[in-house]
Amino acid sequence: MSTTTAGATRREQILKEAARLFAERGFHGVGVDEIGAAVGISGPGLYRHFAGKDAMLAELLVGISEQLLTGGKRRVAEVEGTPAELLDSLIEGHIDFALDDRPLITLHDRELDRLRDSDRKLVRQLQRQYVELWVEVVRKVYPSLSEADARASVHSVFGLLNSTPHLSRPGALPGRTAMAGLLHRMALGAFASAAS
Amino acid sequence: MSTTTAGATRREQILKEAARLFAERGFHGVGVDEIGAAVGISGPGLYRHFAGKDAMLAELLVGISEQLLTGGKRRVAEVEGTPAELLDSLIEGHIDFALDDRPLITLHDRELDRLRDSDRKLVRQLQRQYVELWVEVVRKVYPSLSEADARASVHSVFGLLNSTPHLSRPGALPGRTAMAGLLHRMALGAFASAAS
DNA sequence: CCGCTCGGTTAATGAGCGTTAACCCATTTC
DNA sequence: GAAATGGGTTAACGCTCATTAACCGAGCGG
Repeated sequence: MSTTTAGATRREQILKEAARLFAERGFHGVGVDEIGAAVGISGPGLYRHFAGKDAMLAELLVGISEQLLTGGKRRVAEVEGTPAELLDSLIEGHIDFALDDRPLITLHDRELDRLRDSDRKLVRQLQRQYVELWVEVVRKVYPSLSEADARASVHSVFGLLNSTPHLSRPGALPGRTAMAGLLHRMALGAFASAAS
Repeated sequence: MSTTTAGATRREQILKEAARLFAERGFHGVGVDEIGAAVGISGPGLYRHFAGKDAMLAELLVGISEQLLTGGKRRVAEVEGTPAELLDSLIEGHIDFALDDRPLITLHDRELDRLRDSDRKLVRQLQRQYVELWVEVVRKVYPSLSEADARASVHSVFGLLNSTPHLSRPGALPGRTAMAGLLHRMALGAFASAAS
């Protein structure tokens, strides 16, 4: 048994491919046979690793939400400096995630409703905590912002940062680091202008 | 026959409800019986008005893209003033659309791949024209922006403006006019910061 | 009043797909 | 070296669901 050995266990491999496929064609749009084929096994072999198709989606969405939240919490705890620097750090973390895990980011706000009630509630709660974490920081940087405006602006900046997956065109856009810089600047500018 | 009479023909009624349902649960997630039920007829009665489920989605997506593009073109043609004022007008138009037709905006970037090849190509082309229209205006306002950066920033601002549908919470956010103002300011700020 | 078309209805069809059953081989464990 | 177990396989089941068939009543033009 090599389950706990190292990097890419079969389970993780499946999750990765499932994420990609779900993001490309939607949860209902991709069959279990396709997911199997993507990892070299076929069809029902997946059931040795997951209880069902729903379970894969659930694990993906819960995983993303947890990763985002713990990453944010870590930054809040570790960054010592002005609130503005903390906000910088949050933005940077979110951009890294959006650029490196596009499929997951896409899933994150597209397929939430396909979850069982309990899972959906869990994911929603994690998402809400993540938003609130940002809201607090934003309000420290821009005290003039009302709570409602701060929350709305955070959602909007998420929309901005998460927009990268939609850019599928090959050459016509900046490279990874340039893109990260651009997104960072735009997010900061958006927050600054939100507090008119 | 009252097809060309006035406002809410049965066809339009169906399209409206279909848009809502597709946005809520995804194209594959909603059955044809549900759509029928939403307008008071049941199941296959829809086939007196549409060739099939796909045709409804196609008509919706093509309609949105056309509406956005022609609205943008109209503004470009009508607005006389500085490029900055034109950009203001484009932003305002897009915000109105995002706030008033949430389901359509959601569909617009979620369900594109479920279309027949020809329809998808058409929608993509319309979307591209709309983006290019913005890119030109943005570059006039901020000549320092490279074409690639301008395009990326336009996509990102679309992400920002289209983020409203995700805000389903009832009380915790600003009212319609306040929200419009906030989004407008943020979009402008984002563009300004994109041109560092 | 006949007949056509418009907009419905319910029942049947047929494909796709998630899931389960039954079976199998390789590797490890005692 | 037998037995258990992990990770596959293919075939079958059953349900959902888009689409089609067959039928029907209401207006309306002639």
